[in-house]
Amino acid sequence: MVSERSLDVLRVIVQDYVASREPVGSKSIVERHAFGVSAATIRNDMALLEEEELITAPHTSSGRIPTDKGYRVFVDQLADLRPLSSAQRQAIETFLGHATDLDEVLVRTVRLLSQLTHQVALVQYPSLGRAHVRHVELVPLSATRLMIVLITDTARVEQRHIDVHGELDAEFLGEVRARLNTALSGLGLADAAGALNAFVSEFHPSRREFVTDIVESVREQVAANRSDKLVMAGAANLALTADDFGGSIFPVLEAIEQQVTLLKLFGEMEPDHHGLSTSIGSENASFGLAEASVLASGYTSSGGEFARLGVLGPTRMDYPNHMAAVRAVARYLSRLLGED
Amino acid sequence: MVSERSLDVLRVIVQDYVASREPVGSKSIVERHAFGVSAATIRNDMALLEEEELITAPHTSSGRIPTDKGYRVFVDQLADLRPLSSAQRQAIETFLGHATDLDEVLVRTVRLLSQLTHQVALVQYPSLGRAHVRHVELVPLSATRLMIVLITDTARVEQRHIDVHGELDAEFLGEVRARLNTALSGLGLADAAGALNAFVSEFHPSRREFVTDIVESVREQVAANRSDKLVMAGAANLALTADDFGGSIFPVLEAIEQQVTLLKLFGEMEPDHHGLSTSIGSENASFGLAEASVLASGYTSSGGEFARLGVLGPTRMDYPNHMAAVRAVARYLSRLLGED
DNA sequence: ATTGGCAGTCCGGAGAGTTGAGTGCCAGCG
DNA sequence: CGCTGGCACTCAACTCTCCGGACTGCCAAT
Repeated sequence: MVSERSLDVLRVIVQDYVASREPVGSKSIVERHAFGVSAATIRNDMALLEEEELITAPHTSSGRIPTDKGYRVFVDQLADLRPLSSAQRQAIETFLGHATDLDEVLVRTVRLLSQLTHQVALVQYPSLGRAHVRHVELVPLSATRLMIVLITDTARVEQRHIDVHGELDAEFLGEVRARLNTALSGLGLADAAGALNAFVSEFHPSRREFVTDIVESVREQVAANRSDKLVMAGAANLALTADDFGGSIFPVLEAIEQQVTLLKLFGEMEPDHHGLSTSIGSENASFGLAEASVLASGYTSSGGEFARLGVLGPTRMDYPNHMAAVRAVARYLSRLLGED
Repeated sequence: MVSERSLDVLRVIVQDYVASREPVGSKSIVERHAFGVSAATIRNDMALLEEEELITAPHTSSGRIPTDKGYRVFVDQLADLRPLSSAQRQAIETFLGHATDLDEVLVRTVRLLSQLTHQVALVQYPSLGRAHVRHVELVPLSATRLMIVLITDTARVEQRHIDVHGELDAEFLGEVRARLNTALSGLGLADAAGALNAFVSEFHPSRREFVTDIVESVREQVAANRSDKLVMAGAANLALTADDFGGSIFPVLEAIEQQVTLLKLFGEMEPDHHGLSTSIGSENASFGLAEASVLASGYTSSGGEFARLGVLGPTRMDYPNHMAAVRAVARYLSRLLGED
């Protein structure tokens, strides 16, 4: 059984170690914190914590550092999210205040978050969710090449290029465009996919191959989910905390660049009662990020679309502050995107 | 005066140093290369090269390494671009073979280039150049918010959001959309800007404020130049060559993330007779990249649009191979985008 | 349960000695 | 005049040792 005071000791070990980067000894604990007991007593508590594998000693007779399990207990039980400073709150306001479109909002958000935390910040694009088709445009690029643009009412534009069978005929293309818009305009994306099924048969059989090419591309765009895309900022911060990553930040940089790894990780994270998700150190081992932690929060945009944002950094990071920053930014972003 | 053989010595010093990461001594030169002279003679040549500041000794009595000036001479006079291996050529074909749209072509290109060179690869978006307006779409997002989408015939889609003065009126919006398309469709971007000037006055004065909002946004999009955007890949490679960057890759990562620095650098680079531009080490000092080199080549897309692509890496990089790779990829990309 | 004391452990830095790669110079040779 | 072999010299890097300091673990006393 771990006593109340032992957990207090764990808390200060995490705090001091995060702040100083150095193993924490019993003596420095009694010096810097008013525990009202002697160093020997602290040592007894530390022995308990070590037995529970919450802390460990890098070498015999040196201070202790938290284990991943220790960080986990700290985050779950001991960390009070510190409210942001007023300067930070103001930074959020001014940074996200005037934005022109979704792309820019997300870019600004991710920069803001990386500046607040000095870590790598990540924002996932919201899924298309309950968007409705607003307009479909067909643009011939050459004799056999066609660009198809799908515009929805939730400020998204999807584009795709295809090679069509046969020559492009401007007049007929105009007809297809008009009919396509009539058929799809205003439909939710799910309904649009259904409407496309019946669409091809409206045309003369000799034209069907051509129309099918187009419909298939539109169908893909309707089904495409932009939430498989991330915006990222603050990679340079990794260079500053390089020694926390076992020497090489290569795997981390690679994971960031691949995106797919992080998207999977985002997808598997379960939010706690604060709406925050945390994944610490070895919990990320299967993603090749055993020395990193990820803090994430969901956010919503108009239409109830849901996506995630968060920060990634070394296991030894300032959890209370960063969790507060992630939560605050997520809330602000939800408000900004919701009030459209 | 620097003799012929001295330059040969410089060449092998650069080659060996790049390959081994270690200062090159006179003895290892005669061992590994058939110079037909003794080590003492090589030493005399090295003394000459040192006088010309083409090589330097990290400490008294250790091998020599090239100076930035030495690399410059090597690149300008001594490097033969090695043709790519057939495997590499094939990689280009298969990698860029089937691409759906411009965004994806550029993403694939930059990944390809980073894999070929194991450096950071960069591709600049082509400027809008001689594109023509294809379609303008106005999409109401809320009572006072409007999305404006500009589609050109060169496979670009620009979007922007604005807050309009007053309430959105669907019918009137339709009228503006129709008239805008009539006025602009088919015009070159330069002409479109002119046509917009006369556009507002066609409307009833009470509507002008509203129309002006829209026109101003369209004007911005017409004027917007996408060539101020970069695609990037291979940042993880920096971690592998970290010690070539004086310990910290922070400034390099930051420059990559800021983009603007690199765009300025790209803009100032002058191509040599091969169409390749090189900027070596201290030549980049004003960009905070004094320990990095950039190799770039221009490429063109349909309509004669011009942009750059290249790689960024440590000063001590494999110039002949990387220059060949950059040139090959640039040529292939030009062909791919030109034949649309 | 807590404490002071004490012996033991181990890291890390300082200093000294050694090695080895490599240079600079010089006198001699073709 | 260029090239060569030889030789003395330099200096980084490595190893070894030593010592101080920061801790811990344990124990007997409170």
